[in-house]
Amino acid sequence: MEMIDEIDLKILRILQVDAKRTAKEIAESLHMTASPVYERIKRLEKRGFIKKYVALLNKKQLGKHVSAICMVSLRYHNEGFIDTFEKQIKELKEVQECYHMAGKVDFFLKIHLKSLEGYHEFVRTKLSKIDNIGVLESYFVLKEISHGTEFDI
Amino acid sequence: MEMIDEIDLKILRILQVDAKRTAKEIAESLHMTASPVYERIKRLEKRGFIKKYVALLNKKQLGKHVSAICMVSLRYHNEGFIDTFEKQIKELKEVQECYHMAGKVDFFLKIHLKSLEGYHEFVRTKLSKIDNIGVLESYFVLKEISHGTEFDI
DNA sequence: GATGAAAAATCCACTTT
DNA sequence: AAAGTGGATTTTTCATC
Repeated sequence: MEMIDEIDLKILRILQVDAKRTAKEIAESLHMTASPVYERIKRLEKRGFIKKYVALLNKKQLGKHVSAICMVSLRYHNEGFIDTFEKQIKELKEVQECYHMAGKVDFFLKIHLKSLEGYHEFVRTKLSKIDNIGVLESYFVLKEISHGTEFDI
Repeated sequence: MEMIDEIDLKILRILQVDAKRTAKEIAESLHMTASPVYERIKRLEKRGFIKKYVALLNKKQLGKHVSAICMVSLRYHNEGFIDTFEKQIKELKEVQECYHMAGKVDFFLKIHLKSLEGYHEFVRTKLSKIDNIGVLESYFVLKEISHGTEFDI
């Protein structure tokens, strides 16, 4: 796989902030014409640098008033138990993100729900059904200081 | 502000997974024509349900091999100290996300860097310069089980 | 990387239901 | 009030230089 150059990086920096910018607009800000920029974008997509394009929604407006970060430690750590846990977590649509961590905590989960009561119900009826969970600690988001999807490239 | 209907929700569900779907394609899957779908999308943008469109990049391919979640507790919790901390954190481009939490930990940070050594440097030269930090605990991501941007709507 | 042209999508005014 | 029609404009896409 060949390397990426500074022009590609500039294109990526623009698109990860605003995917609606057209090849033509990007070309202008780079003092180029639309075609090479278009070809570069297609190449960046094909080579996997751009994974996908998504719309970011306003979660408050859509009724998700509570965000929580949940730290989970498993009781048993055999391969099978970890795989099972991962599969079960992926089924839960409330869990937007899940990371397997190094250290005394096994997993971090980011969860969005409509209310604290909804969170209670979620833990009661779904998380608690996953029976290999040893320790479960919930932290609630008071304020999102920053929550971008961009990387510093 | 008026309510959103089931058609709007369907449009949002599609766009938060794939923002490149055209109004025409979405219209087909909803058994409509392009115009009303187009108008609905514009309205959803205008009313703020859609915040923005972004390209999601492949961080590994772009050299971000280490992700960490950092738990920070402040030493002093006066209004001024918290505001200052928030401002200082926002300046750090390595910090992709930062949440002010309820509970014994004040902030969660999500940080991406190119290596463990880079993380060491980041903590040494940047985080440690923020002098109201009382406790700092770092957890490293071993595996991303799921890391979507979608909400369950 | 640029040019130019065909195909497709966006965008908007207008009509219909 | 919301969906359809049609058409001008812009963008995407691709062949060629």
